[in-house]
Amino acid sequence: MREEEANWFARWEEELPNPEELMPLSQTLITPDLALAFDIPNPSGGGGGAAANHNHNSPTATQAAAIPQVPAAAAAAVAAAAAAASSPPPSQPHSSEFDSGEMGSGGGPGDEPARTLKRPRLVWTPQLHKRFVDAVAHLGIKNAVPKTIMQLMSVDGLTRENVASHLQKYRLYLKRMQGLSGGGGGGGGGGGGPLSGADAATDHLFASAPVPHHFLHPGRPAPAADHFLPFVPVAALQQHHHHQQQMAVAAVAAAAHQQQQQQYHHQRQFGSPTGGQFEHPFLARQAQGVHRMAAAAAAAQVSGHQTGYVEDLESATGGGGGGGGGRKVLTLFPTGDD
DNA sequence: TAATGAATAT
DNA sequence: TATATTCATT
Repeated sequence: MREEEANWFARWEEELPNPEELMPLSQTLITPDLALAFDIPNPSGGGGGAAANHNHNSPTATQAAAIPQVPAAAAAAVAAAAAAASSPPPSQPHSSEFDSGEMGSGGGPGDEPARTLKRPRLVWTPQLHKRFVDAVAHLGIKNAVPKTIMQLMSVDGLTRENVASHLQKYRLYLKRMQGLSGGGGGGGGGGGGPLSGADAATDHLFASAPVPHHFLHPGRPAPAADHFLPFVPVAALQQHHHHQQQMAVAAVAAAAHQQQQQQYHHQRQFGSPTGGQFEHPFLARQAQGVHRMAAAAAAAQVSGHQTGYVEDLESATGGGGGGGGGRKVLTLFPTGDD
């Protein structure tokens, strides 16, 4: 049972579809609705192709605590520049251009700092974390490395570093859990001692996503995904409905944003705190990743038509703490409506 | 080289 | 505190 996972994983890579098929992912990420929700005046343009996460700024630290004001155009420009400078995959149909409407001249700081602009901090909403956990669960702790996780999540705009950072924290969380339940630690390691303080906040976030039991019980074969979702990265799905699912992080964040507002008046996921203009939450990026995806899995998914990640994302809100829930307030994309 | 994981910075 | 960024290994 569980061991099959190994095989599955082995085949996984080979079964992956051509990058071309996944390409559509890097198109526009924000739907009109979302744009409206965020007060984004000019959602068009966004896309951009693979944006490199390379942010090479001067070594001299240009990081002034925070640069809240980031014109969307600037962000797009950054993406373009980065992509061009780095290595633009020619195979991809860059349909969307980076040239958004307003560019530097407008009055704002927009000018050229575009190159040095930094994307807003990613906010790990329960929805995002859920995807993260799912990805890790399906990969297995052993194989769960930032790059792979990122690819599986298929969240546009998510960078490897975003995932790495979160993964680091998640691992600590798991370790803590183990320590708590396992009790003794045995020897070991010295590891981080059991922080009595724990973090309510942290626990909350992680609590929103069920931690696979095998995570805490190393040594036991993972249940694999045989009984759960065949794993259909959004990228794969997009082949069929290419449109509303692109939102990715932005969408998730947006949705979460609204919902959270009702429940926990959270801060905005992205956007300018100053209340000024909203910039693009993300630049497309995943283009370079995800080679071939599990076509078979996709097929299965389609047939099963109910296993998607997406669903999880949609319903994630529900229950609040424990889980459950079933109300889909978010709508990444209509499942079965089309 | 590029990616990872841990440490560190903001 | 949460996330980003840097750094040493691999």
